[in-house]
Amino acid sequence: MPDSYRPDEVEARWQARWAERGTNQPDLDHPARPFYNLMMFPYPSAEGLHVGNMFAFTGSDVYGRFKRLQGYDVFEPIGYDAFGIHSENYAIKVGLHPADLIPRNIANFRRQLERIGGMFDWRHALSTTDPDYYKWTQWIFVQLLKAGKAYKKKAGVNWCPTCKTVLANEQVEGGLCERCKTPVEQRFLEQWFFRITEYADRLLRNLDTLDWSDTTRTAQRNWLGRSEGGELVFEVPAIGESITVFTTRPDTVFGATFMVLAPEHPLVAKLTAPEQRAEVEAYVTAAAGRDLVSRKVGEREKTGVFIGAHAVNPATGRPVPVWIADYVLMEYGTGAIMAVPGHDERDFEFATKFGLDIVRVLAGEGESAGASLEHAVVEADGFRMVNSGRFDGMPAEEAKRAITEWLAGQGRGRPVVQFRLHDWCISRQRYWGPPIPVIYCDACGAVPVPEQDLPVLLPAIEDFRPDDSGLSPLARHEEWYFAPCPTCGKRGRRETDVSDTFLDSAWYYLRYPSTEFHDRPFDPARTRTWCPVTAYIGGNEHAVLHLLYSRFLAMVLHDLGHLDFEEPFTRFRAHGLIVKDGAKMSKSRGNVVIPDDYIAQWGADTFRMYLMFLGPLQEGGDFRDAGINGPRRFLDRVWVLVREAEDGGGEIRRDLVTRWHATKKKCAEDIEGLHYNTAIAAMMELVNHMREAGCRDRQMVADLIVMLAPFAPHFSEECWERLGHAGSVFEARWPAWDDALAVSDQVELPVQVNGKTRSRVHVPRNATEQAAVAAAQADPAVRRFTAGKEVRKVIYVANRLVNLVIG
RNA sequence: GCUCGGGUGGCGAAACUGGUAGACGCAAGGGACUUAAAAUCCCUUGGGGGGAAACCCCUGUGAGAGUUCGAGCCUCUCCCCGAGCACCA
Repeated sequence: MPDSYRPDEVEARWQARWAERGTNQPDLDHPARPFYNLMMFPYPSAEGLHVGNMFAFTGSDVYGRFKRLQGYDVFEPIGYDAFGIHSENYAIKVGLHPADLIPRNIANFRRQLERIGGMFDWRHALSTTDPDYYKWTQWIFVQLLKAGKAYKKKAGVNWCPTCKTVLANEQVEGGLCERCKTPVEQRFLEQWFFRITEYADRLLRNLDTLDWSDTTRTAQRNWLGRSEGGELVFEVPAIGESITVFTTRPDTVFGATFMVLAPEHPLVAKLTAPEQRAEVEAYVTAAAGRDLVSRKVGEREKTGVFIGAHAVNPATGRPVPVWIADYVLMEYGTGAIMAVPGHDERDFEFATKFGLDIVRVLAGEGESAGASLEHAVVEADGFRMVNSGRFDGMPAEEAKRAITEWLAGQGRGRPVVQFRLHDWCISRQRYWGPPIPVIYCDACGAVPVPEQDLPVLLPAIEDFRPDDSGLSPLARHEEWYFAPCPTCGKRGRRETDVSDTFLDSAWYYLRYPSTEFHDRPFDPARTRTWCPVTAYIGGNEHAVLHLLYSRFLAMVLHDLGHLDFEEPFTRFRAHGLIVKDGAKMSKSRGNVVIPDDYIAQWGADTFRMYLMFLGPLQEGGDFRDAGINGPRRFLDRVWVLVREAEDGGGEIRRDLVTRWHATKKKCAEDIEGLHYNTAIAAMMELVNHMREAGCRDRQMVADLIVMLAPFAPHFSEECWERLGHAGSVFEARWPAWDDALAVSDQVELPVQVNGKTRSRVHVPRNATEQAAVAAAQADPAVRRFTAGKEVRKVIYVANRLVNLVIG
């Protein structure tokens, strides 16, 4: 009977055994060494998991299995991020109800996730659409509302006319809806916000303490956008008002020759002179009609209108004209700027177009105060003050503080730190999400739904399509819409908006360990045992929003006494993106590769190894199936090796012992650093050498199987059993290595002459310089180059090289 | 424009703190086995040149300069690709 490796049989057998034996179910209450291995949960699309998802999940799963082999109790849960516009739009497109569609997709996802052999604890699977889950999403909203961290305000918001909903600023990409690419418009709606800006400083500071990829931390830092500067006050004596501006360049205040307000600035109406009113109002109306976004993108031609008022520059005492222009944004700083055309590109452009004064107040080395400006000079470093009264000659960097202090002394300024971050708008005028648990009462105002009445169930309605009203479809259902006020019992109206999907995913890691508790969102003991998450792996596309919102929520829950930590993810690594033909996989591009056929043909283990062997996990790459037979051939060879090891034997040469120990060490280090491709390569090398040496040592083969187990779990289980072990290979421990045996006692030393390698000599490890150089100089190939020449210098790096410098 | 990555054989990629560039794998070519093919096994494979051969020489990590005994790696200038941000004062 031919004994060949049949992945379909092996994989089916072990998946059944894992389920039967509860192999992947750690003791959640009394783990000896808990390790929470988290991967970002997927949105269950209709197409199923594509190879990009498989790459990410396998990458995380390999790490979890490795930690388990190191003796940790690894909890590796999975779930579905199934609420949201994604699902709803798709349901509308195919004419189905999301409540019907989503369970189907989830079933398909689960089938795929089981097939790939993830070490998931299925007892704790969750979906954000489950009332037992979103009950607690609503509970979190209530906690924030009670704590004053949630508030409602009417705000100019981004409105997507196709999705018919509000988008967070973060969900607008280059003026287009990130989902459907429609140009975004501006609308004024009442929206719920979370006060994430109150935490900006803490979100920034804590970044330094986290074991995260630098790229991710940098992205968050940039998103938070901290800048130091000052608020300066410009009086408008004619009407007894003042305009406060934020600037990062107080050093240039002497060059502020005009001011610009955002068209929405509250002082515009009051400051506008009668003769300018018609023109100003026309401009304001036009700006309001244009969305927030086309103001930020597209043509950058500056527009603006003089409003007929003058303010006083607090530094020079001179009057400066006040303009409005849409390049000044109400949402950042104070919505007003002092314009310094000499030292700001935008102001320079504006001044040039409208013929406003341009004054130089900074001069570089050797530049005169009167030198004309061809363009704005925006640097400060290395520049000194000119045309700035008593500050002339002072370095600009120093003047930033000096001028702020000087103006502060007159009550006309103060140092200020600004963040780019805005409060988090969580309202969505859509159907497929958790209803925001608030009831409006004419007498009592906005009242949170009492906790014992949660969840506010999302009603099953057929007409869930959004319309242009700006109201959620739920508002059309009176039987749901009207509800008694929890405080006074009179008829009230429910909040009809649902919450942002990012709120669902901002706390899911807290729910996993506690899914069986129905009376609390997360059990305190379980949470203490398992949280914060030990290792988190996910996509860079969530490096900013999802991670930032999760961190914010953890901080709030910590401050409210619900958590004893404030950073949810101790270690985070971003995996790379798998692209196809250079483009991200997406249905619209038609380049989505579904892994099912590959798995059917090659087996899950081969496919896993292939994905992990493509390149470093953190880099991703272009998917092409060429080369998948490489890992398969490797597994076939190991299969044979295991069979032959039953007969045992073969001499273990000393060089093989070295390689054996070196491989155990290298694989452990590489896997820890997520360099899976080189870990696999090291195992391949070991196998090549064993075959070459005719070695079939049982212990060596057994060690190899354990090292292979994170990558090819079913295969390794089968081999482990064939080697005579009763239990799961995951009950084994990562094979120990001996550092002394992991290095050979002889080393090959390259010998260079004038930096060019001319020969190699073999010397004992850690040979003395004298011995190594003697060996090098005795080498005939070296002598050809050194003969008759004087060796002027000798470089010797132990176990590395000898370099002879000759004259 | 700004901020991060990245550019190494035909291809995916290795290369520790500056120390033998191309490990490992794919593909390709040659050979063994076979009636034949697949599979498997063995050999060759950055480019150029020399030698009967073991081997040897030159050259080579996007381009150019620099530091160094020595640079894929460090410094400067430039080009290209990818991602994110984008009138943020």
